[in-house]
Amino acid sequence: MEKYQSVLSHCPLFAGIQAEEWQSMLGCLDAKILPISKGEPVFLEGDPARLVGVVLSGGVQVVQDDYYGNRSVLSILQPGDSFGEAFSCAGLNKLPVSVYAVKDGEVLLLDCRRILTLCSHACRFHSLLIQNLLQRLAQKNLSFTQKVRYMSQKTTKDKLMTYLLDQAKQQQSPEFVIPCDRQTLADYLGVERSAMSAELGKLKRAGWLETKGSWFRLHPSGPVNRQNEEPI
Amino acid sequence: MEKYQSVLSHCPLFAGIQAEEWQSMLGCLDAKILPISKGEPVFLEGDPARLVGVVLSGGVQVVQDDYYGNRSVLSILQPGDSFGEAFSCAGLNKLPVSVYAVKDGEVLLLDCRRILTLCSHACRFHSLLIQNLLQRLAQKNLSFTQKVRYMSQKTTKDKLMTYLLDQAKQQQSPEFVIPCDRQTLADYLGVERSAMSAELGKLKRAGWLETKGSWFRLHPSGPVNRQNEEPI
DNA sequence: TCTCCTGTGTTGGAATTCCAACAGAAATCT
DNA sequence: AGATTTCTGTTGGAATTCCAACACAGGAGA
Repeated sequence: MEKYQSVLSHCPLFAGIQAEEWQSMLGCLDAKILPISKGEPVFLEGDPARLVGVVLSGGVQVVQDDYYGNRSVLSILQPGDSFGEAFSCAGLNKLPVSVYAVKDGEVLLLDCRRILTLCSHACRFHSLLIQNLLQRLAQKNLSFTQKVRYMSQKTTKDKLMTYLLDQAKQQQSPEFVIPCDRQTLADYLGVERSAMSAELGKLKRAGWLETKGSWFRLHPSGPVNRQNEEPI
Repeated sequence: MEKYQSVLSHCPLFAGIQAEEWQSMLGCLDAKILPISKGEPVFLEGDPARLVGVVLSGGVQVVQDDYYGNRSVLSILQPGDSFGEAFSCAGLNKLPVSVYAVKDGEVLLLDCRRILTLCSHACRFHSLLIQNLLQRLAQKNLSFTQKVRYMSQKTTKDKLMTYLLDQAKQQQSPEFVIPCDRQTLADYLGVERSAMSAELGKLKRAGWLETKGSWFRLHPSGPVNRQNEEPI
């Protein structure tokens, strides 16, 4: 369990919990560790909505798939992030979304009712956990507000640029790495991957940004025409 | 204050609070009543994100406007609904959204910090309020999940039908009333009003639904060709 | 009753997206 | 290293949306 201390200590859900309390806390919450492997589901739509997950290593994404197989990515989660709180706290029986691993790793599974219900030991961390949970739910609302802002833009280019500018602001640098590949980004923004790729190509050629894989550098003050050479 | 008892008693944020506690609770929370009039802002983007609002009468909508004046409706709120919790609980300084009245009425304004911080009187209702707040934040997450699902549909028709089917399910009847006009619905679903109207017309003519103003009746089992008369 | 105003439906051309298909680059596996 | 698979960018025609403009209905108010 010690190998996860650095992750857990930076996890917003456990903020303020002392190192020596973890052992008893995780026991009290009936925490389980689940290995996850790339591409495999962690939760599937329709599963009971009782568990809360915390990404320990690797990465997961929360998705909604429709009849036609179109995938909508709701959130992209990295180590320290938690998922599923909203559904269990709202008292849903079944999950309306699925969660898939996008990278091998491990998640911590907790029973949400053990967080909300004070246990017989009246553990000190319960009220702290509830405060953190509240904070985390508010934070998730903000994430959705942002996502909706991206999706509300009219064109693919506007959705993309609104997202990238937000990323630059969040990471406090015009140079940054996004947490996903092109397909996932497209599914998150609600656009066609190929159309998005085309827009990226245009923006690149026009000198507004550079990108390679998940790395980006924006030139928000204006195009740098370094790459603007003769088109073939 | 008595005239709002029926609203307050059904407000999820105040669930479980006894009638005789309201007076002292509202005092302790430093609650204020604000009259609102149709079309006027309640909060504006950039305002301090400290207050939580509860709709007492009338209605409000939470919106994001962009540079070009395109409006995105985040949520449509009716008496008993609360707004702004997420931003204050997440500790934002400034509101990233605006709130407008869509109908004359009144809202109750509370200081969120007074809910989260236990007061010196150790009022009984504090822990209850925090529980309710948590529940409400989780519920809002669900609302966003639904909204994203509508917006993720490919076509205007799919967005519209996904929304209407959800409404029918929520109101447990194929016949229901939506809480807004066409323009607001379009801004909520992220589509053009005129395109949406056109789709509504097609669906009506094909016998999939009937509608008049905010009233709808779905025929999910298949078209009823009552109205399918000779096109002019 | 008449007028004004708001809300809704309709239309047509311009702009954008969707979709399928393909090619090259990059990563992974053996 | 070589083979295989995944990821990314590109392209072109079909489908859809966007936008502005207009017509009409119904309600509010004079």
